[in-house]
Amino acid sequence: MTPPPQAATRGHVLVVEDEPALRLLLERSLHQRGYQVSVAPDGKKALSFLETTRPDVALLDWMMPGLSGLELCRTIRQKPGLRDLPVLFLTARTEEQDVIAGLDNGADGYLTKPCSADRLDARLRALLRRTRPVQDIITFGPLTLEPENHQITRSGRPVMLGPTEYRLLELFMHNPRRVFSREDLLERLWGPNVHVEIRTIDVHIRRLRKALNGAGETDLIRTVRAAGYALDDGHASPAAG
Amino acid sequence: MTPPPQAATRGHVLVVEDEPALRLLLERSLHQRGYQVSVAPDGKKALSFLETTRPDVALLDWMMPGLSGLELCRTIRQKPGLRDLPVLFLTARTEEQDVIAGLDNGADGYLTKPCSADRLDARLRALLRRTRPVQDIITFGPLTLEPENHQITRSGRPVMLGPTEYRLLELFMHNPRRVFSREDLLERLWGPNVHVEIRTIDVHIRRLRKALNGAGETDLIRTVRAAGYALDDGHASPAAG
DNA sequence: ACGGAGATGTCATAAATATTTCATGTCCGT
DNA sequence: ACGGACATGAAATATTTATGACATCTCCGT
Repeated sequence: MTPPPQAATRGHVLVVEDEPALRLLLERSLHQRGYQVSVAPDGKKALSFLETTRPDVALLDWMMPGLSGLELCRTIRQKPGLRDLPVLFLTARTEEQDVIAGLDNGADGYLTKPCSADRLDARLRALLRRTRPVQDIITFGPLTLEPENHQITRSGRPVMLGPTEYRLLELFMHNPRRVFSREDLLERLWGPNVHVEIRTIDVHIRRLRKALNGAGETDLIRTVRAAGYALDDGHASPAAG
Repeated sequence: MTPPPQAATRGHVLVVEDEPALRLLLERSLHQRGYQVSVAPDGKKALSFLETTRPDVALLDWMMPGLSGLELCRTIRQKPGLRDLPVLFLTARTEEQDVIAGLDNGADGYLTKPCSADRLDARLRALLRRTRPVQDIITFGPLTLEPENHQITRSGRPVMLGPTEYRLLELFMHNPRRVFSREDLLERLWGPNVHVEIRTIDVHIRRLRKALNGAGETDLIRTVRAAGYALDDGHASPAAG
């Protein structure tokens, strides 16, 4: 049998789309399929988002009020740090002609809407496979996380995680020792307005622990009562009475 | 007369809410969690407040008599000096659809009410993370408190505390040497309307001491007879008032 | 369309820890 | 020595977490 088909997080997509309904649809659809999704209603918001965050790919609506997709793309191509960000356009079929111009301006491809989630997914996958930047391998104690392969190892042994647990660990490893409240985790893993029972976090933490801690190994997840959880190596013995 | 009880504020929040009960609830809840809170009953008042003061984030009710939250937000976005003020909406679940439009008008997010204080807190924290620096490590004598990691050490050794003792020490470390009466402590750790035996404080102080003071170490908690307790290094003169 | 595999979100329940209250013993200042 | 204020240990409660089992759902190959 072949090792891990690992259907984990597949990349961070920024969706820039002015029409609320479609935006929501795209967000849901992509999130459903395991992408981390950020959305912006217009080019301006998108740019300010890109100031602080670097997604793996941007999905731009072609026609937008204000800064159009084309302009946004051009702007992106001018920013030194963003030059390599893959850009995919969403266009109406009638605009297909114009898009040729878009490709000249640095886009990496386009899709005509409406388009199936499958098609979009396939396109993104292809794009990400080709252009996803090489990210540094993160380590913490015996843990190693290779963003590129979505591969995690503990003391050399591969660790299999589901998508959610992967993102959880990823967040932890980017912020070692930091305590995240359950609310924080909900916010950062599920998004701002997703309603999920707060205790569901416990379950994912348990799954993460189970996968991470082999027999006899120390628990790398620290429970901070009344506060949350953190990735931590040395647990001291309790001193309280 | 009474010196201002002061711990480091986590940020300045402007709450704009027309319903008095909810407004008060929000104000208390946020204040309790360490935010500096300003309130306004309507959009007009809010704007005039913003003429002179610049909070870190605005929390707007969606439906309000007079200037609605949406209009207020739009107005804010038009004022040069306020353009960057993060705006968060409070909406009823039934209004959720409309809010998508709100996001197009410059909001940074929304919360559906009723929503737990925890959730609100998490949301605010996420917003403020962008504009406010990470919390600093506090030290006092041999003590170190890292809010980020929920970690306390004395002379390098980790100190394990329960939730209440942690908050107690946190308060003390924000106000070194200051004497807190038991009533003060009850008010600030338990909240305004909680009935707990006043002597319970003693028990928590004892546990804090026990955890803090290893064998042979000096007691860092000073008992001020008939007055309360304070965090204090052992060398302070016993001269009392 | 059908069935299996993998993921997720929820619960109910067991386990672990914390918090409060008490009953008593100590210490302090007068 | 006395009265009031503190310190302490232990028991009774209350809260918070950890777990195992499920019911759904989505994805995929047939």
